[in-house]
Amino acid sequence: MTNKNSSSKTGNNPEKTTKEKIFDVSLDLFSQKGFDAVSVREIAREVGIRESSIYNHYKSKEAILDAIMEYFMSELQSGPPEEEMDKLMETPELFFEVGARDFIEGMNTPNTQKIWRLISIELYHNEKIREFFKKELLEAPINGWEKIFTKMMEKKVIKEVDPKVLAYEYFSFALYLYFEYFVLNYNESMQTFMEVAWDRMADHAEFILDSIKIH
Amino acid sequence: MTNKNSSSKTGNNPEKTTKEKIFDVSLDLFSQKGFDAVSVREIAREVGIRESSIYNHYKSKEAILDAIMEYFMSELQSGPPEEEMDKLMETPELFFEVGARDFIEGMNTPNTQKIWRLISIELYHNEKIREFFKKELLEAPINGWEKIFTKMMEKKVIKEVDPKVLAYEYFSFALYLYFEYFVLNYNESMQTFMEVAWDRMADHAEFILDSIKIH
DNA sequence: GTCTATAAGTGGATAGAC
DNA sequence: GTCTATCCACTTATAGAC
Repeated sequence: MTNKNSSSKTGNNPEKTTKEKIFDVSLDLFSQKGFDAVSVREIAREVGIRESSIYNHYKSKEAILDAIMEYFMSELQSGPPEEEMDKLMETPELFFEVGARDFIEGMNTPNTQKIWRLISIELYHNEKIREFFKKELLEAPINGWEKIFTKMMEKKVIKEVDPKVLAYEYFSFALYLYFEYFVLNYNESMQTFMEVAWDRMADHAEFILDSIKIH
Repeated sequence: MTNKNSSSKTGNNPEKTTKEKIFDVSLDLFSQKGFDAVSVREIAREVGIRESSIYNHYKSKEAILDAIMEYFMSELQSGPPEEEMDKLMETPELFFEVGARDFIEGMNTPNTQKIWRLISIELYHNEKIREFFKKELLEAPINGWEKIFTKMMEKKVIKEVDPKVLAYEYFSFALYLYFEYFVLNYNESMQTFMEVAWDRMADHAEFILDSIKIH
């Protein structure tokens, strides 16, 4: 399954095809104003062609959104491999750092940043996107962290608390940062999500760690 | 400043004026689908009048939204008075309980629930609503909690940590719950926000408390 | 692969009769 | 205060010439 939009990932390809241009321009506009608020006219104008030409590359406006979401899902990285995880768990400090880095870097390429913003807008009207968000970006990480904390307790590197509660304590803050950046402050600052989130996540991890580490 | 929509607060007034009907129907539809996705035609149909009659009561569609937001702001409760706060601070457990109750109950009347949902949708397109949210519903509570935690530290009822970090640790979870309920799960469960949030906030408060109380 | 022209529908809003 | 009738801008999408 080769993705014809893969070159748009870099964003600095000087010879983009029209289809790639449509993809990039649409992502740009959708992530700013939401899917409904962008017209095919507007996309065409920005690309430099007529509306009707759009339909030579995508069969409908919705198909552009589908292509964007497909691209996003194919880019979603999974975390580090099992064996490495087991070693990391011995020292929770390191583990938090790796976890935070994974979380933040997954949101840090220009295109994925835009798609994160787009997702947060479409959560309200688009059931497919909402279900995807809930399953892949909320439940999966929460369950993952619950398992991690359970193992840490078995290894006696952290105190015994409810691992589910602990998973929410840790991960809900990340969701809050996501919300604050992509919804409330999007485009207001030139800083990337990475620069903003790193220090805050570090403070948060330190707080959690102080409360669960075995002294 | 008498609010002509105040009777709509109860929702069980059998003799609603047309203006009140328009207000209630609009709030219903806006909170489900967002402002842009609802047409004046649709509001009129639901109310049982023609489109043009709407303009006899509100000068534009936007004016209905303004009326809703005005109503919401007038309903926003401030917390308990200063003197009571000072006493409560002596026992952090109680304080968290009161804080959580205030937060949850402020979101628990039928109309305010709908407006909370509406706000979360309009955050993306409506700058006025976004600024209101950031200032009144994010920064103000965070600053409030920072002051509270600072005082608690002065009274030596909790450990010394960065009060700003602690304020975010406590309050960001509430924001996360808000997001989960009003954005991700709205209308999927018959439970009210109160029923859902109460236990989760209790677990959260207990976790925070365990980590900052002086043993 | 892009264009012009156009279909067929929906949007917010107004004029004026009753 | 509600109605009918209408305006006009804008929407997605298609047909067919080049």
